Amino acid sequence: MLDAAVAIFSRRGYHAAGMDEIADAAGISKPMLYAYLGTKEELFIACLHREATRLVQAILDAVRPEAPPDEQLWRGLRAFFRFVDAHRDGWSVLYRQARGQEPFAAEVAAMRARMVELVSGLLPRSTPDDVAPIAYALVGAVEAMADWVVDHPGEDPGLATTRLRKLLVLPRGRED
Amino acid sequence: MLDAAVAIFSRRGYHAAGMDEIADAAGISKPMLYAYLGTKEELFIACLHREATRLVQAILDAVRPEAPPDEQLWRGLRAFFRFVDAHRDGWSVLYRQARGQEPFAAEVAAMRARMVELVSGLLPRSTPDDVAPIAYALVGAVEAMADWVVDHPGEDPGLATTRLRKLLVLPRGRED
Amino acid sequence: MLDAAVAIFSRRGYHAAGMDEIADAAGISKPMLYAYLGTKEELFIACLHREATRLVQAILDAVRPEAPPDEQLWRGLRAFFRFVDAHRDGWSVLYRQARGQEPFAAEVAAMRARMVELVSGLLPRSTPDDVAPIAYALVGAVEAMADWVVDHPGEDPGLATTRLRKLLVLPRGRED
Amino acid sequence: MLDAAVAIFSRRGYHAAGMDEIADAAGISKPMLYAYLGTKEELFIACLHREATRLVQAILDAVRPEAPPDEQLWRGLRAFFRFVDAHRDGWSVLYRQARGQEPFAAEVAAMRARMVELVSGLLPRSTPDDVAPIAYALVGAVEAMADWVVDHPGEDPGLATTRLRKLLVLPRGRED
DNA sequence: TATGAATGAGCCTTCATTCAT
DNA sequence: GATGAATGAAGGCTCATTCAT
Repeated sequence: MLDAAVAIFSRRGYHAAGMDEIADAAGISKPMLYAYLGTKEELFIACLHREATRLVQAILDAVRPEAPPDEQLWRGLRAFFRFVDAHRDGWSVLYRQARGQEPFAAEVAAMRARMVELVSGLLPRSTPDDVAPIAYALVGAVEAMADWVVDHPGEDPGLATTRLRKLLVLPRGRED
Repeated sequence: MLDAAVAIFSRRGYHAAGMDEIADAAGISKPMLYAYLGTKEELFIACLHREATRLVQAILDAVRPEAPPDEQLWRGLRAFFRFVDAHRDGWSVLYRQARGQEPFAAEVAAMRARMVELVSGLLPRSTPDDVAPIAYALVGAVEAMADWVVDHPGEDPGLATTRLRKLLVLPRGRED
Repeated sequence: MLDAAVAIFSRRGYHAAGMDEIADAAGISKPMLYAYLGTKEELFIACLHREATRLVQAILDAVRPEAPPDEQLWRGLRAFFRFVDAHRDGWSVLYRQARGQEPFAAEVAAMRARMVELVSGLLPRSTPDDVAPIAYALVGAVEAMADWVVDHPGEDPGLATTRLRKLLVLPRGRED
Repeated sequence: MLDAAVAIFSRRGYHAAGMDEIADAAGISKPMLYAYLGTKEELFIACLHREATRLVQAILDAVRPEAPPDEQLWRGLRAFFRFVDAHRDGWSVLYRQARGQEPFAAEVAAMRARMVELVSGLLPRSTPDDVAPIAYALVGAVEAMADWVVDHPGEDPGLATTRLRKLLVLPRGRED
């Protein structure tokens, strides 16, 4: 049921999507949509929330806390790209949407904060005061790569990790 | 006239912004708005277009084609962040908005393509077939850093470049 | 079961009251409500009917047909005000509601007709052709006084009768 | 434009009346209705307000402050019934409607308060502490008579005054 | 030419009402 | 026999868009 909503939202955008459309796609009637998931805004947030949770969970499942930090990082990224590759609609598009729309920025920011925090812990500690913005930029690179994955279906999502590895200094240049 | 539109769009978001509002802010009447800039969608695209053009131009002006590639890159980035810092409304917010909204993705993609192309020419040529996605990810990191700049006014935008330098392998790892 | 309906209707008004709400308050499920009392409109009419019947009955019980007409009248009024005082929800509010709403005006009119008829028989017979409208106005005064009683709980409802006696010529001016 | 609204509201009741219907009847389009008169609730209140103001004005115009109190009263009543007779839709029905509907009770109460006050000043001062409820009941009788007038078109509205005179002790039984 | 005034079209939301269990 | 779950239908409201002045 959320699946249908995610599909429609991702295909048409938040505002262009109509509740009629979503209800139809979900195979239920509009009043049910409202009964189960509340207002359109709440529905969108629910979508966002589910996708974000799943994504974060997929990453957490992949990261081995006992491994060395950089391996954790690459494992996490691999999981990330794999997930995005498997949830085109779900993640990337919702994410792209929610980023700008005011009522949803908060939700996205929260999720990104979780990821930045996760990443921050894995970055070399050479420059403590810079960690936040640097991690932020790293997440940006990762997201862009995710967009690339989404826009190039059929390609092995594992490549994304390899390519990032080429771009980023972290794995080789550890200085901590 | 576009200035007013940009200001309103960035403050309220594409859908929340009303043509009344924009016409008022521009000091003209709605029919004129339509006469000069067409539909709301076209108006937004016009805004996007102008901001994108200005940004790219600012970068091109800063890059010295005769300088070594990596210096070109860092000069371009400095210009980029300086521009974004000076055009908060114009760039970041419009950009954040347009990214997801279907009718505008094309325009954003076009601009990003220009930047990717620009960057691609400056990246080390070690892996020709990977250049596009890697440049794409780099642009993503840059955009994220731009967001960070926009969200932290008062900070020196020059820091953004320094920080990116710390993140990216490019300056040191040149292998071409 | 009607009690719940009356309570809800009086508290929230006919349209604001939902069948869900009423069913909940009655401790049964909506389909039962429909099975027993039919449509919402019919339900409201049923409420109206019961309250009207009870009120008229209370009056009839109080009036002693063998007493002189004006004593009958005052006894009836006393009973009326006492009843209204004891059935705030039931009478006044339903009545106030039903008066304007088109589908219910008939029911209210019917009840009022019964009261007018009752009163007509007790009025001095000086002007036979005028009896109906005069009785009608008298009933109006009585109803207004009833509203006053309802809006001033805690006051002795007996006062209402005294006050009406001051307003109306009837007890003194009998000419039949 | 308010005329159309009054007509529709009186014919169909507040809730049954649709804005489409009213706009059609007014010969304009719905957005204009909203532009000029705001929300449906506000529209209804505007109707109420206008009718109430007109009615009170008609009464004030008829009352001669220099005349003796009881003559003032009868003059006011005559004007009242004449007005109601000429504004069937406008007054009686709106009044009947607004009385019960919660958001409008205030408006009606305000108008009635004005009338009660007006009447109170004209009642014999024999029982000062009772004046309010008694005046209230008197207004009720007057309103009922107004209903009768509305429900019997073609009859001379002057009769209403005569009949009230028969009912009420005031004109003859003055004791102040 | 520039605008005040007007509208068609559509969206979100809510209930009274009824099946299938 | 009783209900949880489902819906058709409609209503208020807004906004991009355009005539008539």
